[in-house]
Amino acid sequence: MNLCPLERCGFAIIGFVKSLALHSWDVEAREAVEIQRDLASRVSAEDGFEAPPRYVAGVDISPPDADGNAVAAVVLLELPDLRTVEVKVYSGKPGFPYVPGLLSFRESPLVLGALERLETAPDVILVDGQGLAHPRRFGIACHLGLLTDTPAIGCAKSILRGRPDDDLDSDAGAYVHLVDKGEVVGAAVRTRKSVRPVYISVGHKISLGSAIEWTLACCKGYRIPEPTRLATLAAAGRLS
DNA sequence: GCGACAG
DNA sequence: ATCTTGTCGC
Repeated sequence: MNLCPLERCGFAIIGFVKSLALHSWDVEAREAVEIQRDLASRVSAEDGFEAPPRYVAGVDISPPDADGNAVAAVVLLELPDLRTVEVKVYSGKPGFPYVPGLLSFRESPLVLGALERLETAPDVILVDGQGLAHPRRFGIACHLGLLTDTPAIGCAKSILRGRPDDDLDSDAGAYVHLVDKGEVVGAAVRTRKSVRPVYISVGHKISLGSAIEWTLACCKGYRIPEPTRLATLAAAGRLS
């Protein structure tokens, strides 16, 4: 009955979770875990696009204010110059508490609300959180990538799961693998000299190597890549 | 049982 | 995520 707003700007939503995802995940933590286990097998870690992406969307959400309202923001940048093309926000009350490992059930409804306001479909989405570097290999970047059927990269500021493979060189662009239970689940990536690394992992329809490459291509002198950095500012109302 | 724990 | 100054190193 209702048209999926995401379809208007080129997204394809997986039907069986569409109504849940666009509103609130009215589920218990136990069900959420089962949903993750079920959806994890659908994630692709292979490059699903033709060479250099043009439009990169960064998404982030503000902490809830005193009334419990949070703001999700999406900033669309054009590579290679990182020119800002669109800034969209969507606010509401998160319908799920923050639980480590279940972040997407809290944040994805608001983020999707912001994404559906884009007029241009992104070639890749950069997400503030984990992708495969997650206990069930299904972090929020996988979740958003799968629901929008768009390549997605997890770019977290700290580790949820796994440990770095080795010592990390202090130069910009250096990276080491992030390993969990003997499996490479992501990478610690130095986005600028002598700052703490960010933790990159596959969200959907992209390889780890490409995820690292395009993340670095999105960096402009800050630790946090421009798409998510600007999305954080936009969600806080400090961009435009 | 204990520790670890994206935002 | 938030609360928080100055200080040290690149």
